[in-house]
Amino acid sequence: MPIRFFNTLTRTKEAFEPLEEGKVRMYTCGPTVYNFAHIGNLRTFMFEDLLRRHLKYRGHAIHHVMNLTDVEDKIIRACRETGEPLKSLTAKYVQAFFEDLDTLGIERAEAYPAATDHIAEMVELIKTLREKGHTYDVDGSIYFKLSTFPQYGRLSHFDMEQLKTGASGRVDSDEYETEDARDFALWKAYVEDDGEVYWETELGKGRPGWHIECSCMSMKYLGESFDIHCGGIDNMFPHHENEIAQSEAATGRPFVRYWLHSAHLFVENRKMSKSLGNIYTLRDLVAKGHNPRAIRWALISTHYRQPSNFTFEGLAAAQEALNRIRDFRIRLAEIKGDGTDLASEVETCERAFGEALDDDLNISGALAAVFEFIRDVNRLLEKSEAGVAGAQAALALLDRLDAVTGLFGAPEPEETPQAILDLVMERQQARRGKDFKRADAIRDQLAAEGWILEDTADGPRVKRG
RNA sequence: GGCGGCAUAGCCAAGUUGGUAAGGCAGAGGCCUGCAAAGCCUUCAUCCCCCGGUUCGAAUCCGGGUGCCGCCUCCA
Repeated sequence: MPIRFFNTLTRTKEAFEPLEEGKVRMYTCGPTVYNFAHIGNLRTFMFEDLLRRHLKYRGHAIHHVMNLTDVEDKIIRACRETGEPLKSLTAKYVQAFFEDLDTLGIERAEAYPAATDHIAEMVELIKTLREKGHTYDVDGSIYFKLSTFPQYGRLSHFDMEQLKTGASGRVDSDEYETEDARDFALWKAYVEDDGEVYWETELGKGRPGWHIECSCMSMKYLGESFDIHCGGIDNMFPHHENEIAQSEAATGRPFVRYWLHSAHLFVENRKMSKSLGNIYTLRDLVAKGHNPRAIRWALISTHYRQPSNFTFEGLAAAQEALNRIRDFRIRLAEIKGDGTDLASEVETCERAFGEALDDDLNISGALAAVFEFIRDVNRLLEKSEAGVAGAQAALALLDRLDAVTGLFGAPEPEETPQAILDLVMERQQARRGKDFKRADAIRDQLAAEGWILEDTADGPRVKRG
């Protein structure tokens, strides 16, 4: 079975075949660095991480580019309001962005080009569009003339006529200085509100429009045609539609083969909004004591095209699921002696896992395969039928699947403090003396300090609660 | 007004070339244990928003209806 993705362009699942066999070129719309990323942003980055990891798992070499939007209306407004220069403002949030990626265990892309490092390339692209008759100027700004690109709307399946007449009256054409309300800016002429943010170029004094950076940087690093382009569903229109128009009008070649869009994240059944005060950043959640890996689980465990609802109840359930995996790993690591090598269980699990993800990244099916494996192996462990070889095979499997999901790896090793070990020892002595009252009191004390004590056939075991 | 999506157990969530409802969390009973914990076993939707239809058979197809949501304007 080939890998299949739901392509927004065709609205169907299609077998995935990269342009160059064994090598995947993908571009994902990155953060606008004027703020900390919220968990909705991170959900999309998480989906893209799963996508690249699964493609790697299936043996593809990945060339993944994610842009950093570091000049744009909202950033400029933030500069104006805070008095902070553009560069220092964006540098701060670029750093925060990478910290968040690390916290969640999101793999790094191969390149993170920043818009402000590519002004010259954008100017060239706009010049090309101008030479080919796709632009017009108004007061020093340059616009893309949509009427020269009749294929517009193919991705979002909007009809040009509808866009013109529709919009429920919310588009007031008087606000626009364009010839047609649908036309968008490639280059914005300098205005006083832009402050220090401008470039003196052949196109005049000003700054690039938002859409041009993605056309420019994706084609620079991945070629005029490449395999996959991702982003949040809200970017489908107009951003990605505009990217297609700019790129294909300039090159005359098909821009992107597979478009993948992720659905939005809700918080406790509500859309995130400032007025509801439910815009969570990763840092908020970590500061409240939530385990980053549980957050990762919560954000990744709903299929990417399905709207997902982030709740604290769900986060707790994610932590429980993670605990089950952790305990399974502990149990495997303690196995001694001979027994089955678990070859058939490992094979069954890995096949089901892989096939689920091959089917448009069906994460639910993949997770189910792992839990079925855990139950099957625990059953054998219960009957003492698994041996060291089997345990090693099972742990190796979890490590392989962890490379795809970042959910099944060994937790950070944690030293048990000597004081805790002393208490465990003292309890053992109490138990040997049948002083169960004392033993239970010590166990309660350990629990109060966050340590769970379990008595096993091989003696006591302590772990973090 | 136009375009599009979703509705499956207490919660989360798979499942459409139709064939008799994955998995996780929570809950109940049991085994194990000094007692626990972990693990295992059993149990937890005669039914998949509602009403019709097609079919030997539909959560999956068709028609109608209800509810929720998104996009059409910056937005992951």
